[in-house]
Amino acid sequence: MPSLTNKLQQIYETLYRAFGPQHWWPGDSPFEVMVGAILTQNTNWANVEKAIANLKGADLLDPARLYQACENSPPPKGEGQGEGVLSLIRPAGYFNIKAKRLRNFLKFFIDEFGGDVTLMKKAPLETLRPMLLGVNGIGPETADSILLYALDKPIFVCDAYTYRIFTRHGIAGEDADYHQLQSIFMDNLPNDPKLFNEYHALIVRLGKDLCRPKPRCEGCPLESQLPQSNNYQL
DNA sequence: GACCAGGCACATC
DNA sequence: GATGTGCATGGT
Repeated sequence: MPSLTNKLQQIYETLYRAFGPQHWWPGDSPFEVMVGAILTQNTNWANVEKAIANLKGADLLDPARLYQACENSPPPKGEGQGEGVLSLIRPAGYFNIKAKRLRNFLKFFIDEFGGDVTLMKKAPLETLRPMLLGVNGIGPETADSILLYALDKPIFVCDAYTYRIFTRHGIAGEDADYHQLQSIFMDNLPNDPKLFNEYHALIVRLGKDLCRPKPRCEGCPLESQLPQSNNYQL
């Protein structure tokens, strides 16, 4: 019986062989990653890309300018072609709540670190994570996405795909919460941000392509690694 | 038209 | 403490 470490590594290798490097996070700068992490909450990434493109087009992908824009939001409702943040991030859905969350994060980022990624990066993970979780609108997944993908900190990001795939493989219990799920990876894998980065990206790739909630999963590269008891209704 | 997508906060029981 | 609900667009 392979150890949990071996099992996790086997799954990683299988996914890496099947899909190759994912080159995550798909963003041009750490700040863009941070913004994307908030905008992608419960939202398809393709829609987030449109919102980010809008922000870029308005030259707002900058902490101070974006914060100002959030403060000056909202534009009048209705037909107005407002360039307010609300209109710009509209394609990402939940635009009212996300504008508030962006604003909360940006206030924190500017107050604590002057909007300086390099400065934020210098703070230890153990300090940063609780700080981020203290921002209204930043939960565990968003915090960890920022820590790993924008700041290169060694923390494993879990999401709905991670839960779905690893419970169905019998590796996580159905009742596992975020922290328990995360511990499976962090306690059994080398503490390497590069590995955590690629592993999570591969999980999302598998989830998007093959591990939908309802349709039967066809051609999943992990098929041979599923437990016998699993009926494979991924 | 229904379902889903890289969550989170808040109200209610 | 657990569960339910609102937030909202766009692709399949």
